[in-house]
Amino acid sequence: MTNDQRPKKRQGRREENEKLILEAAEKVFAEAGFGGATMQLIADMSGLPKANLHYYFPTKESLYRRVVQDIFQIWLQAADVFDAADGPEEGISAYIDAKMEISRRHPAGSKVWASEVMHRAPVIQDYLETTLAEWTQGRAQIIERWIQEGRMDPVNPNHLLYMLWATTQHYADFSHQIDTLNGGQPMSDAQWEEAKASVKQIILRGIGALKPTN
Amino acid sequence: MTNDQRPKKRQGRREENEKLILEAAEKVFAEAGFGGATMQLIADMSGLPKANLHYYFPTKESLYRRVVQDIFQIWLQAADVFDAADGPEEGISAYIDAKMEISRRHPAGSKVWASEVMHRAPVIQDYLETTLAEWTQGRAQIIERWIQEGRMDPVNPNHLLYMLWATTQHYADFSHQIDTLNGGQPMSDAQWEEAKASVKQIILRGIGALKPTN
DNA sequence: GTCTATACACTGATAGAC
DNA sequence: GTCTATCAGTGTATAGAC
Repeated sequence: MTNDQRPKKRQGRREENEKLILEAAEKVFAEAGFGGATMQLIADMSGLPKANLHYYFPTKESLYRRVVQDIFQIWLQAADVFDAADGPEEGISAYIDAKMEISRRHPAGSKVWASEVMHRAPVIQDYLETTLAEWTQGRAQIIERWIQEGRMDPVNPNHLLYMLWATTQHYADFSHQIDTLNGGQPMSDAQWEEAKASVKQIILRGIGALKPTN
Repeated sequence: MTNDQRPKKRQGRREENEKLILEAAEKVFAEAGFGGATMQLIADMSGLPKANLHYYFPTKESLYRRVVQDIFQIWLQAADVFDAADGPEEGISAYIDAKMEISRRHPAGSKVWASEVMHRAPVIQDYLETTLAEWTQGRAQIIERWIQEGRMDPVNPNHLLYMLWATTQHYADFSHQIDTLNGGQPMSDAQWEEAKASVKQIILRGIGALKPTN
C-alpha cells in the first residue's frame, strides 16, 4: 500500500501513451495535412510534452507512417466480408456496409489516407504496389467469376471497385461538404441508413445483381 | 524600331505573370497541400523570383484562395450540360462525361478542391454555404421532377449527386493509386473511354434511366 | 515594375537535468 | 522514462536598390 506502482501497469504505459499520441496524430494530420500539422499541436491534443512524442516516435514522418499503416489495416480488414460472400448481391452489399461504417467511425483515418494518395503516396507507395495490388487483383477475379456465372452484368471489375471506394470514402473525405449541404448538421443515424441504402440500391441495380423483389 | 516596347503588350504583362503563377501554384498546392507548399517552390516552377509572387498576391493564402476559386468556377460550369438536358439519361450522361473530362484535364485542381474540403474549407466555406448549396438544391429539384415524371427510379437526389461527384472526382484525386494499379502507367485514351462507359452504365442502370437497348 | 538581401517567426529535433 | 530549455534550419513576408 506504499508508493509501489511498478507492478501496477507492467509495460502498459508505453502502449497507453502511444495510443494517445496516435489518436491525436490521426486527427491533426487529417485536418491540417502532413505539412500543416505540427508536433506541438499533436502534443497538446494528446496531453503530453512535445519531447515525449519524439521519444516514442523519432521523427514526424515515422509517426505519420504509423498512422497511415494503421488505417490501411482497418481498410483491408473490411474486405473479409467480400470474400466470405456467396454471390455479388451479398458480397458487395456487405462490403458497402462495412466501408460506409468505416467512413462513419474513422473519418479522420480516411482523410489521412486520401491525402497520402493525393500527394503521390510518399510513404506507402510500396504498400500500393504490393498489398493493395494483390488485393485488387484477387477481388477482380471474384467479380469476373460472378460475371461468368451470370450472377451479375458484365462490367470492368476495376472500375466497379473504384466506384465502391470512391462512393463510400466520399462520406468520410467530404464529410464537411456533406454536413454543410445538410444544413450544417452531421448526418443523423437515419440519414446514414438512407445513404447506405441509396448506394447499395444504385450500384447493385447498376450491375444487375439485385433480385427483382421491388 | 527602337527600344520602345511600351505599346507592345499594353497591360498583358500582369495577366501573363499571374497566369504563370496560378498554374504553378495549382500544381504545388495539389502535390504538397497548403501547409507543405512553399512560395519558393511555386516561384521556381513559374520561373519568377519569389518576391514577385508577393507583388501579385500579397500573401500565400490570397494566392491559394484564388486557385480554389478558379477551380470552383470550372467545376460549376460543368453543370450547364445537366440543365440543358431533356431527361435523366441525356443529362446525367453528359454530366458524367463533363466531370470525367475535368478530372482528366485538371487533376491538380480537383486535388486542391478535395484538400480544401477535407481541411474543413477554411477559405471557401462561404461558397459552400451559398453557391454550392443553391446549385445542389436546384439540381435536386430537376432530379425529383424526372422521378415524378417516371423517367427514372425514385432515389434520394442528394445521395445520387454525391455518388456522381465521388465517382468522377476519384479519377483525379486518386489518380496516383489508379495509375499504380494500372501497372504504373497513366490511363490511356481507350481506358478513359472505358472508365466513362463503366460509370455511365452502372449509374444510369442503377437509377433506371437507361433505355433497354442492351 | 522587378529583384536581391534580409528581418522575423516558427518548426522539428535534441541536449541534459531530473 | 520524463520534461525544460534550446539549437539549427526553414518559411513567409518585406525593405529598399535598381
